[in-house]
Amino acid sequence: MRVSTKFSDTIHLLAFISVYQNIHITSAVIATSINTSPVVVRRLIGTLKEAGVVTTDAETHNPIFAKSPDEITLLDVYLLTEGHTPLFALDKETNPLCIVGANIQDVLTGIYHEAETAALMELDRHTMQDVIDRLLTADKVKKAQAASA
Amino acid sequence: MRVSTKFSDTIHLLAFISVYQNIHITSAVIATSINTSPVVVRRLIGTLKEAGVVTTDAETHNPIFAKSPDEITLLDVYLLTEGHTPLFALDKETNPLCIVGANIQDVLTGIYHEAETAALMELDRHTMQDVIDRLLTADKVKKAQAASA
DNA sequence: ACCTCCGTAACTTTTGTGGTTACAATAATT
DNA sequence: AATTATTGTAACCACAAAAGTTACGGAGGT
Repeated sequence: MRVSTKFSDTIHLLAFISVYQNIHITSAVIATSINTSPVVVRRLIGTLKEAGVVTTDAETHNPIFAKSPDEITLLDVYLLTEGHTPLFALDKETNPLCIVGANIQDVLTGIYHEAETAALMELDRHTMQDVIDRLLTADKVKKAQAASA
Repeated sequence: MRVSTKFSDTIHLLAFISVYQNIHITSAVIATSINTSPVVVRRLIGTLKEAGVVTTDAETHNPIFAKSPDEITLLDVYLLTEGHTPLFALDKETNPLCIVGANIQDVLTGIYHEAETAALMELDRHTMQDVIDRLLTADKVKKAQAASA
């Protein structure tokens, strides 16, 4: 399937509004960075505002964090954007008249839940602040390398 | 777009050929249990044979395990069926002229890899034998409940 | 008043799925 | 040997989820 990039794009968006706080941010500017359309960006921001993660700055009218980037984990973002889609998909139409078909869904539900939880716990270990710090460090490294080349 | 059920269906198929070893198994019979078409089942079996997980029994001509269900983990099955699709999708078209766009892919690649690995390690903890055991237990429980009702 | 931008809705495009049809090759059954 | 059943593939179709596009009323700043 076309894999959803909403999760990645939303993290990108949040990092962007943090890094570029000092400029005038419009949905079009963010869209250029993500390489998508302004409408898509507005939709993502809509979700974030609805969830109380982002608000509008009274002075600049830029979108800004409504709570500290330290307090927003990637799990929070994931649940907002793709939380409705399970990481591992069950086949829900199995034949109930067969030992396997009748019970496989319950068995897999349990195992999938363990695996999914393990992944989501990892996401919860990283905050938006971590992501922003890593971005800025990666940028410094890249610029230093370019200068010494 | 449709969510892939290849992973779940392949586990189902493997459990089926183990549980119903004593009957004549055709792709049509398996398809009835999974509630799909025989061609889809043949495709799944094709992948399993190619990977050396399944072979054809010389006498019954049923598909059978080529190695012990103890030695096949759900991770093995996952990698065969959906291993090419990352659990968390990057957006690969971000703008390289922006601090965020230029570095977000590297940052997220690292974090996603940690999360994905955590999930896959869980899958690796479960073998096909585990799944079969759980199915048979679930079936016994269900039948006992039905009898006492 | 004008311009910019947002929020939303409706529609289109794209593309990974599974399902379907078809058929030659192989094997089992008579 | 002839017949029937089944497999392994290929080609094609239908579906649905996601993103992109178009459009436009409304809010706010100049």
